[in-house]
Amino acid sequence: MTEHSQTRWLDDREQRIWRTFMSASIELQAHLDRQLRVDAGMPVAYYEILVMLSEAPGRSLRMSRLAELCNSSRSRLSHAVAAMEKSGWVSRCAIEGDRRGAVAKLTDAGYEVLRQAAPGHVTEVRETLFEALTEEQVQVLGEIGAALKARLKERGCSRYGRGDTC
Amino acid sequence: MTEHSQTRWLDDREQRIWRTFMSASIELQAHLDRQLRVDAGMPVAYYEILVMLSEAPGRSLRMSRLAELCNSSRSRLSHAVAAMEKSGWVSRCAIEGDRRGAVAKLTDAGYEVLRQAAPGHVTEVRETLFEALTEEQVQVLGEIGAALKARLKERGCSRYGRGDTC
DNA sequence: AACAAGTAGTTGAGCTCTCAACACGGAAGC
DNA sequence: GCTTCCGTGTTGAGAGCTCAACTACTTGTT
Repeated sequence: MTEHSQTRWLDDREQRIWRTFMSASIELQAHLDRQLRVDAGMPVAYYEILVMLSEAPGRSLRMSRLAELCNSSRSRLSHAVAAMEKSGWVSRCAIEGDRRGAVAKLTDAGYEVLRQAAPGHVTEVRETLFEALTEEQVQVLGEIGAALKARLKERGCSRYGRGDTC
Repeated sequence: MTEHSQTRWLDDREQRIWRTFMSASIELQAHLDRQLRVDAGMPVAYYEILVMLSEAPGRSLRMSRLAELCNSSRSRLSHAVAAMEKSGWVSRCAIEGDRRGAVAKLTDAGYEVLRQAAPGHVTEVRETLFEALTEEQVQVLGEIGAALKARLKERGCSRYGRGDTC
């Protein structure tokens, strides 16, 4: 793609940085997803759900809150929890005071599965991310993440917001 | 998850950085994907394929080479090209000298679709990524991307390599 | 009280991705 | 020449995701 309007294109350096970053983060996600599928039989998205539940008081959270914490649409979470309910890792029940609501609760079996899966996953994160970077890079990575999230939040929902969450 | 073995867990700071980074990059990808679906009727993965083809000599590439360039498995690429062939954006034909091979070629219609899609996508990348970061952060981001890719390459295919590409 | 508007969660259809299996041609050994 | 192994690309099944539509409940307005 070349110039043909008032669009401000990316120069070579920007393009290189952009592509490198995207491909690295996609590969990293794919790598971690594969590791969890092989070793724990679940995609990384499900792992995140289990983690959030395990850290919550009573090991349970309202669906909408859980969706926020997992960067998930309500719909995706609903499907995911339904699948994990079938596996016996999570159970759903009604909430008091709001008859629309539902809470997801981590079962003992789910906790056990998570306990088995966690060491391998954390080790993989450490070895592929933290050990690959210098201390300064790690620091800046945190700042970059925060800046990007802030940026997306501020302008995100206006034009291309998730039909579900926004 | 708490301690219970010799696993070296992430401390609070590492955990915060890790989650912020992952959630930012997932949200960014989702944002760009939605933008392209809405404005150009294609997922970002398809857009990448069209871009790679458009930059190649003869606007065509061998499937396996195209898969590398797009960080895609052969299988995924095959499905994607099949779908885009139906849309008339890409055509496939045999390659000379190796009767196993196949080349994908960007059609004129495909080029036109890409030409329409590119400005919106690039603008979105600029506004959500480059304009959100300082010059120094952009620089470091490039270095981080390169370091992660190198790390994944060096150890990736050994244990959790893609069954297809590796 | 009644109605409109907003919120919570689910569902089904269609799409994309992953994985494993397959078909087939090329390259290397003997 | 034959066999064995590797590389290339496709296919089908099944899993997971997105989107839009829908139900059911709550909140705000008049």
